[in-house]
Amino acid sequence: MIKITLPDGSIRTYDNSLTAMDVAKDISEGFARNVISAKFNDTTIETATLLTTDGNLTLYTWKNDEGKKAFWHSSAHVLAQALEELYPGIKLTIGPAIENGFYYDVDFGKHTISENDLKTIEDKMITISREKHDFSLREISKADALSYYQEQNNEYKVELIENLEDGTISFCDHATFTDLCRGGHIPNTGIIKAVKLLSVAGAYWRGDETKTQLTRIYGISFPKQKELKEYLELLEEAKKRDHRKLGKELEFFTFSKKVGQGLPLWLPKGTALRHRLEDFLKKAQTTAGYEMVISPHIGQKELYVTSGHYEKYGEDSFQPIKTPKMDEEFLLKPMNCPHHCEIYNFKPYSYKELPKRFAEFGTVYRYEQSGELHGMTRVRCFTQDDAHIFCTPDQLDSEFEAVIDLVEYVFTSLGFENYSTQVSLRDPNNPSKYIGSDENWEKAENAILKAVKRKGMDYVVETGEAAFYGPKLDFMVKDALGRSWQLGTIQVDYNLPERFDLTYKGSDNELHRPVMIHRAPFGSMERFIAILLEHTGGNFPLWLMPEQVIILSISEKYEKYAKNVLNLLENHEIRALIDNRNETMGKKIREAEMKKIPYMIIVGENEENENKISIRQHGGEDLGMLSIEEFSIIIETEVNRTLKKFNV
RNA sequence: GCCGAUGUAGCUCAGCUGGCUAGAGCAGCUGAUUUGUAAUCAGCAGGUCGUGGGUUCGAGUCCCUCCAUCGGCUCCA
Repeated sequence: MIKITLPDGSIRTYDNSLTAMDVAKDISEGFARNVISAKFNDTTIETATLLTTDGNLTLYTWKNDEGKKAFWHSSAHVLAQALEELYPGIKLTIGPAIENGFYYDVDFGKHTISENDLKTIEDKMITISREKHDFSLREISKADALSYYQEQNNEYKVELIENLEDGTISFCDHATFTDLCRGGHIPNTGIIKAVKLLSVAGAYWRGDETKTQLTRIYGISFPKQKELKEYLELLEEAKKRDHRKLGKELEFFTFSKKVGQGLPLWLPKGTALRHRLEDFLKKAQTTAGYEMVISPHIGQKELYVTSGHYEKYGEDSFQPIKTPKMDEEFLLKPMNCPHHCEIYNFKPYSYKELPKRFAEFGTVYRYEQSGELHGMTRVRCFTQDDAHIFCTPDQLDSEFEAVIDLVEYVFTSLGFENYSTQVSLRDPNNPSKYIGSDENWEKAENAILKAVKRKGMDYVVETGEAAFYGPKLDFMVKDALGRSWQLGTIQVDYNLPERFDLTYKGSDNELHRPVMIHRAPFGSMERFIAILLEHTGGNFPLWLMPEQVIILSISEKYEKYAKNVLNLLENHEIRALIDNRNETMGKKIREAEMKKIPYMIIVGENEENENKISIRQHGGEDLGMLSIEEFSIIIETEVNRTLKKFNV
């Protein structure tokens, strides 16, 4: 007799052992048809796994994340089988499910796979799926598993198995295909009705640049053809929000081969938007007690030797600038912190004067590898909304929390609600990546963990993601295609104050070392605006729009009245422009719509006679005829709705 | 940097297996039209087909180099 407890707390008892699928059928035949995966006592199992003891059983369908995972993981097996059949002699490595779909990394040997081959592979996968092969998991001894793959000369699987413990190893079979696998499959291949292989890419074995580069094939699959179609349409929609496309269309920024790759050129409209964002932050920072500073774009090599940047990144950076004077070398600044440390060093401080908060929209230059450049989200020249807070150890906690408040204010003002926070700690196994003593690192890491806990924040911890001088709290936002980007960052640093010998006089009349907080709520203007573009699709909050209103005159006869309206709007601090071209109203509206201007004002005979304006909102809504005063209240209300004041 | 793909007018794209002076729409210019809520009409102009080499009687089309871009990997101060 065994007792199975279901997630709703209900208990079912059975006389004999039975499979997860049997339990599903016992609940309802209809439900069982949709069950594709299961978990028993927190272990993922197959639906065909025999349950022999009492325990908690959760059954999953396609609608659950766990179900999708099993579905895509199983699809990866089908992909592998298709590849083996089409390209005999290849070596399979790993093929997991990912957030959207799955991939398989394969050593194709002498074969070269390109995107043109994907269709053939897809067709093969569909054939295999239609044959409805059952997935069946079996345990295998380490020795047998090793000899199986040694016979195939598959050093990758051998390496994987060598790192597994005997007794925990299993193979999964379906049709004639066998793969090393820890389990978590759907019942059979027939459930996979729709497959799309999305791309082929290079990927290093075990993510290590020094190891063999394998070919990775990405794909996605669905239980219904319709769902695949919808997914592909979603991808198309997302591409329309790509900041590279919108940035070009809205004339925000561009790149030039002549200027150099990764070096953005800001066009007038993009610059206007950026300045507005900068002013927004400056205002909040003034409230929060920051002082603006300015530092040069280059610094002597010695400066970066002191900071440790030269040692860690000098080789891979833009190479030093030489001067006529021998032995003199300058570097383009990769960060603002060394300069700000020297600003702090300008004069001695009493503990009573701390914290000092130095802020600068500081442009930095980093020689990113060419293959990593990506629109405005990854460039070689960018401007950080940087600031460094120098405080006493006692002030660290409250200063850190104040910065969290500022970052949250920035994010909510711009409509980012779905950001995630990540605590980035150092990798203890790779100490050469970092500078500073263990003791300082521990202090800094604890300070961050304490702050996020006290703030009750939802966060994940990532080891090995810290900056070389200190741990970070990062604010991550996804782009249109679901790729995660780090925007805001707050970092605690005990190391640079030591390297620059920063001090303050304490109440005990002794010199003490301040603690430093690095922070950038936007992260960088380039990346922030790129992600903002993708989130809003170019429809920014009204307060941020470079052009809020466009006045469309019915014909050239109303030019004078249009200019009148423009002047009145300017008196209300509304940013407007006039379209007085000899074009039809339909065309003017179409173009204003494509430029995503929030409000269109139409002026013609009726408006001039009544001294009013007709308003059309972006998207098509007609607000009718209003007076300028009535309209300006609408604008003001909308601006105030999204742009709140920052309160300390 | 590595793997794969792409590169034709300011923009979006045609140009089949190599074969006459490389096409279209939009944008631009000129003219007509003076217009009421997502493209008025006509004409004109605009390209050493990313770069440099090669194969060929002949290259936008085939091959190689380099550059840039895209999807990943690695990296990310």
